[in-house]
Amino acid sequence: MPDQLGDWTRTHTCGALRTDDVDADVVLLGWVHRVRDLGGVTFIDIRDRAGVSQLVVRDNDALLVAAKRLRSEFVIGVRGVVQRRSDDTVNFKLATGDVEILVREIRVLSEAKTPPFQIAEDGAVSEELRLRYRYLDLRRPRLQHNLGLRHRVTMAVRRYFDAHGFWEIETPILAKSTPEGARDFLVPSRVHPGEFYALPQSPQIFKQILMIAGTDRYFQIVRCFRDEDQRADRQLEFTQIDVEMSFARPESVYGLIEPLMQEVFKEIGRDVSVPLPRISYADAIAKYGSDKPDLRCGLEIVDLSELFRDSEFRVFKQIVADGGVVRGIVVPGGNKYSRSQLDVLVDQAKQMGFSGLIWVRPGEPPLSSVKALNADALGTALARAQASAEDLLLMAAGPAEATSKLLGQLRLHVAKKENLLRADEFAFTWVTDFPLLEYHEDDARWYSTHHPFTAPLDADVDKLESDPGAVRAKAYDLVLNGTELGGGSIRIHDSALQARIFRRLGITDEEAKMRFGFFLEALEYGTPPHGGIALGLDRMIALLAGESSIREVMAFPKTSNAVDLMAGAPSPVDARQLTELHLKTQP
RNA sequence: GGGGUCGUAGUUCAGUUGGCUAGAACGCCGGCCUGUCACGCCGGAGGCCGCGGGUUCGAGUCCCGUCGACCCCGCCA
Repeated sequence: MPDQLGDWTRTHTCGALRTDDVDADVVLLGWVHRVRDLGGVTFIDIRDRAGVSQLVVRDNDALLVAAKRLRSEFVIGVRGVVQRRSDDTVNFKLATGDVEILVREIRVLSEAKTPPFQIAEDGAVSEELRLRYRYLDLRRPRLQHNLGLRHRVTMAVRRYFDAHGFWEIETPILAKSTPEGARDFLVPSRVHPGEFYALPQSPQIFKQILMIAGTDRYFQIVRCFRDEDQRADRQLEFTQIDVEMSFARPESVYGLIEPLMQEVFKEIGRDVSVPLPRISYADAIAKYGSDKPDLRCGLEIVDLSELFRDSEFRVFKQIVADGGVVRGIVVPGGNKYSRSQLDVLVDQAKQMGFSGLIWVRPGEPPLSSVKALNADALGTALARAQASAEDLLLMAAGPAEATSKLLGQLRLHVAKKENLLRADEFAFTWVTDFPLLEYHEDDARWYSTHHPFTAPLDADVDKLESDPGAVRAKAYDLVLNGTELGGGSIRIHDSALQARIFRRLGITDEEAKMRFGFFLEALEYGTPPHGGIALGLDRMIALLAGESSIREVMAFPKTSNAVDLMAGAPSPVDARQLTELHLKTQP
């Protein structure tokens, strides 16, 4: 039978006491962190969210007996007197280490089973077990820190938008399914047999309607749902900082978000210098082989096609003649790689999808397999790539975008291997001018790169019908260390242009009316030009916390198999519930 | 849907070419100890080697299947 709290009120948290509090009568409430029983004296570390304090039990047989009962993770209350520690017993590792509490009374408020893993240490524990006992894992320093950081960042974001005239407005969780984009989570309607709500993939249409509604500046820290396979940086449900503003140009959004990043990074004591760099999508692909380039390392991709247009090396020559490219990256100091290391690298490249990877070490005769690459050609290539004698040149050939993307993967592989990506460095960039549309071979139609409400660049509108692939969008991503932190665009505010885009996407007028009719109608009632952005809060916190998975910054994440190991979701439901919802499951 | 890594005391791991009566550390339980703070010392308990088949005189170890966690590709307007 546990003791009751009675009339005790917590006077201090377990992280609060300092030398100023010496001689104070205090009541601390918290978890037993560790017990050190020395026989005639027992030390108990008591822990709460705020920290750890040392309790001393001595010169009191009844209390020493009571202390013997204590086990890790019991919840206790103690009343006692704060005393200064002698100089030789101060603990510099604790914020409260100058003092300790001489215990007068202990109350065991709650006993605890021996936990399946140690709470007092951040030691390695399988993630499966951590997720099953999430409430225990959340007690540990790592997640306590991450949740605290997340709270502080969230508050900083709210302060920032409030100060800039943005209203936080909630949008429906029970929304309408829009077949474009990610798979929807559906919620059956009890009242309307056979009909479904969808959980929002993002509040995109709602926030645009808020602009039409004259709200002018909106933000929301909002849960979004996408029924797709999980990754380290993707969960079924995740949180966006969703932003929309009227009368916005891309510059307005950059000018709003850059100082926000400064505010946010202040929370971990880091300066962000603005304006942030910008790179066009086309340049990002060409130079880094990615639309989310990691700019913490150079390793730029260089184009060597022209060198091989007339070379004697038939393979490259042919590829260039057919409109392909020869491109490469220089690995600084890579000349030190042994032959077997290079073989491994070539192997790994092939696993990435390279049909071939040619390496050139300065000062070395051409490989037998590429004998046709004479020393002259190699020298020119090395010079063009600005490779020094210590470096290594890696070359591949093929279609432009595919070759760059492969080299982009290889670039990251090499950068990790060479330790060029410092975890404490933060390299932001805007990626701009995304293509508005992309062609999908499998069903032979155009899809929106971003979403169908994205405005094309004014200069490219005329190409919508004649050369859709060349139309660039007023769309931008914010990229940090190779992670897409967020993306946004200026939206179409003209219903005629919006209809034209739908037509381009192969969506008939009837379909458009069925799916987005309310929105198209809204556009016709006086729509301000508007645009915005959505930032992935989980990814941002993970980067701030130095975590490689967003699960480490979410209180209750799901496994990569979409299961909540603690709560046991998803789970079967009563037949009655199904009947009520007019649902039948397949056997 | 595909590829990969992993699965052995409560936990983290070790366990040669198949020979195991399955080990270590931490944790847990008991004892001793009046200044510890990852307390120390002594003693003890604790294992369906994920699960199911197979090969073998013999399987933690080899093979097949299956389940689970994680990473990647596809997917994520």
